[in-house]
Amino acid sequence: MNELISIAKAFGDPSRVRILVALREGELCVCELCDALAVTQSTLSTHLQIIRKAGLISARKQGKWMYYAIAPKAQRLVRMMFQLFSESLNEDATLRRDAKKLTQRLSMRDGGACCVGFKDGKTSCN
Amino acid sequence: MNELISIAKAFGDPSRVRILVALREGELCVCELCDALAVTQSTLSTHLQIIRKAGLISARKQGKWMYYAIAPKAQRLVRMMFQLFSESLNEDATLRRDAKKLTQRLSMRDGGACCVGFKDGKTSCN
DNA sequence: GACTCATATCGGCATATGCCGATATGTTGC
DNA sequence: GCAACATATCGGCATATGCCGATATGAGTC
Repeated sequence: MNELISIAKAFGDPSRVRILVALREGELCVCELCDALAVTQSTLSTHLQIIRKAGLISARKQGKWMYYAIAPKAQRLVRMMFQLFSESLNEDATLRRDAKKLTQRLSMRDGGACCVGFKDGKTSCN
Repeated sequence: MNELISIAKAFGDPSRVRILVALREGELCVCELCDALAVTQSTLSTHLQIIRKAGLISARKQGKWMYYAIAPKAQRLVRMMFQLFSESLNEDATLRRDAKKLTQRLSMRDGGACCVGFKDGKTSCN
């Protein structure tokens, strides 16, 4: 039953749910998530490893950035879970705030890639 | 998102999954569960409260016994979850052992009720 | 190769969780 | 009311978990 338990644990923490919800928007790099959720980079990274080990997300390295996304195999499950709790999730203040911040952040992408287009070359995390 | 999280937490612990799996057999009283899962009565009771607060199980008092069952509203969800992980659950040694012990224990029921029919009036828990 | 940046991992701390034995609550039957 | 039983709750302990700042790793750039 370990599979069920590790996946349930992945969903059993607010920060991790926020991450998974954000990733529904599509592939995101760590600094974008960091920005959107206003969470420390180390905390975020730890959560990402937990969700990853549960098999819910996949990681892709491109240059110095890591892009995380809902794992293909987990798409159905994740979508199902969020649909089951859509009411509770849609009215959640934190999730709404996250979504807002995320769209802001995503609008700064350049050519669909993260962390470029800043005049001073700085991202808001780190 | 609290609803999702408390439900995910309910599924995120082996003892609690074992309880929920056992309850698929139908309504059970605490001493039957105690017996089937070989868990301390206090531990079991605590887990039951957690699952109950998550809304997954309902409690019914009959005489001095408490009967727990999958809550009507949660039936669909629970069934769905277990179906999604049926492979992983079917081959789980602990869950199999539990099932075996539970059928044994249930065969001692008298008139569909728990904790009766023992010559010495003793149950195996407590 | 030194520097910069993005991410992962480590160490330490505070809190949460799971387990147990002991005790409290509540019910039944005398 | 009291004794017996089923269940819930409490207190204490060991471990797990979440958070952070600091450091390590690894990629890109000059």
